[in-house]
Amino acid sequence: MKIATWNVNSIRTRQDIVANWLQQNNIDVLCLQETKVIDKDFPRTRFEELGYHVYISGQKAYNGVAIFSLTPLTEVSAGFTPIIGDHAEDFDLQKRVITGVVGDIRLVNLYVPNGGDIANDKYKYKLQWLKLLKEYLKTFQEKEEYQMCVCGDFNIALEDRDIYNAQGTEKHIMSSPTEREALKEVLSIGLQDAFRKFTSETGHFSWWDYRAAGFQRDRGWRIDHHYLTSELYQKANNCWIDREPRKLVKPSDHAPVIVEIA
Amino acid sequence: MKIATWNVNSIRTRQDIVANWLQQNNIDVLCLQETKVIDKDFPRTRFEELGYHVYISGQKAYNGVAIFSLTPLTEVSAGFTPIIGDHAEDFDLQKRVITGVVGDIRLVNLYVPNGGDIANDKYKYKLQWLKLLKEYLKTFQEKEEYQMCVCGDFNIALEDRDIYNAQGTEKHIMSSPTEREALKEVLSIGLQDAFRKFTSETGHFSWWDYRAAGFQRDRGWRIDHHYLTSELYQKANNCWIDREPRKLVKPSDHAPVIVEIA
DNA sequence: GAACCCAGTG
DNA sequence: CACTGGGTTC
Repeated sequence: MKIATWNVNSIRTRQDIVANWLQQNNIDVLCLQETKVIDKDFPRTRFEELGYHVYISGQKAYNGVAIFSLTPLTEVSAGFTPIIGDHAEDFDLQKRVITGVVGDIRLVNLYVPNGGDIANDKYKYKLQWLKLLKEYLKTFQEKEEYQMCVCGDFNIALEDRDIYNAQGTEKHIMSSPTEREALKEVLSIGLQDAFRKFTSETGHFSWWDYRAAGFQRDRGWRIDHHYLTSELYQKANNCWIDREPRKLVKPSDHAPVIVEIA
Repeated sequence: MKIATWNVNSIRTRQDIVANWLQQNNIDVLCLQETKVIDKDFPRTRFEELGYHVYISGQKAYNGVAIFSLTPLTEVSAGFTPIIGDHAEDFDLQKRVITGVVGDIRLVNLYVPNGGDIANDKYKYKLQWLKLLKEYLKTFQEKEEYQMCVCGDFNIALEDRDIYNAQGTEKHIMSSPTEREALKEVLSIGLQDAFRKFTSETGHFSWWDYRAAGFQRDRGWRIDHHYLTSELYQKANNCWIDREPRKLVKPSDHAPVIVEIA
């Protein structure tokens, strides 16, 4: 079973690229971020025609997440609130979380806030959001028996080997110590990085800035992840980044990442 | 000698279409309107590489005119003011006029104001502008011996046969009686419509609205013209509209019009 | 319907 | 650099 995650930076702009990619790769589940569209305008039939069940939680212009799955999902919900209650309401104004169950896997698809820069109010928002995320995931663990696959665009490179150049990481958004700690705190509930089960060296990235020819010069960051609970981590066969769609004309700035489960 | 006029609705968006068209047609002079770009950002080298001398008068976002010529132009100027003086200054804030001399022809390239609708202040502006245009053209006639070719997007269909459907022309911008009279007043200095020397019937248009499938249904207007002084009018061999570029993807809403002079 | 600008986000 | 939406023009 192949579960992919891909920040598409607008599903309407990228629908040809995504549809072609799905037809060329045997993907069971695709988790999308930054769909940037309200639900009524999501090009859902385009993907249903390819055999996928489509689950979406979008808003206008920003954020937005979706899951495409060949088999129907159960226990689908969007946002923190349905799981942890009303104190998360403010954070659900931005559509960044969608979840459902496939087989014995609780799939959680995330678009973690970027944070702007570390002197920004948005950075505080990111840290608070990660706190809620931990509460959210723990709630699932307490009330369910499913293994978990928590994937998406985390906007965090956990280690220096996840960045093309480790200079200045301390002050840089996506690599500063406080956000790295906040993410480790989330992972402490028992989640492991599927990609690092198979590949230890640097030079593997999932995002390259549009600016300054970032992709051509391979100035990338690995910020899109699959974090798995232990049983699922054991079953993972492979995990890789597909750079091909990043080479096309008008690409997303992110490449899809795929994990294969036995 | 072939002189073409073409409202390209942004030269930056249309540069491939225009360059290909120039390579496939032996055009000596091309008059462009709605270039929509300030002079420093005009893609001038693209057309110089095709052998053209490039003369431009542009502004940001709106209007803008240009002339491409295989032979250099002389006595080039932009706007009314250099010819008729400071009282036209306000009208030169919008870049709608450029002129130069090729051989024995004074070429005048115009982008006449659209006017919005007939109850609009912009309609008054259009009428005042046409008054200045007459003064401008007469000034050339008084101080020069050149024949004149006055061409461009006039935003006026002079007769009902120039419109796909003559219903409601009286109240419609581009065909209302007052603006038609204002244009006839300009032509009264001795200018004749090159296109009508060769073609009398209706069904020949140079502009089709992007909306409501205007081109597919051939709901067009003939608003792009070459007006010639009598000697030049005698020498005109042919005048036609090339609809081909209007069929391409992402076309201008106007088609080029070409006059051939013996 | 399709250009443009501008502001906001990444 | 590239997305979105909102305003404006034709």
